[in-house]
Amino acid sequence: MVVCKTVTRSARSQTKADAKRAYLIEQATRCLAEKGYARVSLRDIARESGVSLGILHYYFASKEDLLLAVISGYKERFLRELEQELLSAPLEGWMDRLLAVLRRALVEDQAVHRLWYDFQVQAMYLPAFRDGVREIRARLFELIGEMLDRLRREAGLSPLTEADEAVPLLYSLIDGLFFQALLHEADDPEQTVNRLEQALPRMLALLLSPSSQTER
Amino acid sequence: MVVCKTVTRSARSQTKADAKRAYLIEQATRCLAEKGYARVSLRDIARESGVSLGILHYYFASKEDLLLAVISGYKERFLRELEQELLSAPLEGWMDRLLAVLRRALVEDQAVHRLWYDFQVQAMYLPAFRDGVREIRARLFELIGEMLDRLRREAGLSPLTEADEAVPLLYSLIDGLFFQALLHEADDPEQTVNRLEQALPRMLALLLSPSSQTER
DNA sequence: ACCATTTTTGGACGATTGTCCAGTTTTTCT
DNA sequence: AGAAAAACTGGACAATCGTCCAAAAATGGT
Repeated sequence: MVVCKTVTRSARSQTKADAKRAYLIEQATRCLAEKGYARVSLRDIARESGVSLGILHYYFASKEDLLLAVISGYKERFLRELEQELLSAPLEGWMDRLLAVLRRALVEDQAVHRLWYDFQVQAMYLPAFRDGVREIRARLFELIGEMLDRLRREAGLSPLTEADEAVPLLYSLIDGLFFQALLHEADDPEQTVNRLEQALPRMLALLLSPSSQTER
Repeated sequence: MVVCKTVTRSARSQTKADAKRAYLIEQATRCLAEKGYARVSLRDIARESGVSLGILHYYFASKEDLLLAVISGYKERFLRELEQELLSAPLEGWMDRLLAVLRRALVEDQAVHRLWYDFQVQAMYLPAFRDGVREIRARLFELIGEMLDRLRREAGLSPLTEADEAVPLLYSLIDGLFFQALLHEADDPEQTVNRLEQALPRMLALLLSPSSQTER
């Protein structure tokens, strides 16, 4: 009985604590997206969250801990949306859906994706950030790879791709255009979407062509 | 006479001061490349340069001033090398020379180029950094554009390109692969070079093909 | 040798940072 | 209601930051 009681209690408080944790992560993400990694402080986050400074250390062991949680939060949100829109959906009109997701990312979640590149750069310096960033990038790679497989299967081409470089190339192209849009064309995301709309089909035709396989 | 004397004196001291300025910029670049923008302090730079803290404020109005000078220094070095190797050289074997430059950048100047992406991200937050970063990127765009023109001219195709999207696409592809190499494959630059060696000719054939022009 | 200028020093300054904790309040269960 | 656990507060702390300055040292022209 004692066990059961303490379990239920700790379980309830756990869910409440998790909710608050999630709230703090959300607010921390807002602050980070606005000011950037180098210029955000725990006091900023606490003030913006309407809690005292000590709370942050009550829910997170350290500043680094909180930032790692922010990275994971970004991963969950963006990757889930992409996977649902591309993998768990019919192939019909996949390109339009992809462009819609990217457009929305550039318009509404611009600050968050700016933060994503900030995290990637920080991961080049801080080993603590490396794993989190690598995991997200790995899942983005997987997503592109599976999408390419679906397209190959539909086209009746080779069913499986082994060790060819289509995925990193596609990723670099999309990521590079995305980065550029955040840098120069923050107010004009349509230009980037147009570019992608124009370049992706050509790039795919190139990468799906059989010459890409016979090369090796 | 008086004018002449003061001129020569100020001119001499100017050159000496410029030399020391350049030295401090060089040392600051080393520190920044090692620790990153968010974690470097003026005391770090002063210690590493073997001078006292006040010196930095004697040669640079503020920390921001020094960092802007570091950005300009990067620009001068890397862009000059690229322009000399690509524009002021015969077309013969241009691809091999480009790959050699990129390989060396990934092997020897890895830390400096990591800093370059750090600066670009900071420019997303700090307006003061934006112009410096934009200027470098603009010159890189110009370089790619002029190189494309040379290739087009050699191929006997349309002599002039107007408002097509070849440049940003090429830039994004190269830049994205470069970024990825700095993130994941810091010890294996050959993989990135191989990818570029494989992708660039295809991409160029795609962008130089006449269908790219008839589109519009 | 002397003086004016430039260069350099070492430290003080106020502000800000992440971390931590002794208490207080609130919640939760018997 | 009362006790135990969780949640929260406000501030202290040592460290570090960019900035600034008075004074010493070095420099160079006359």
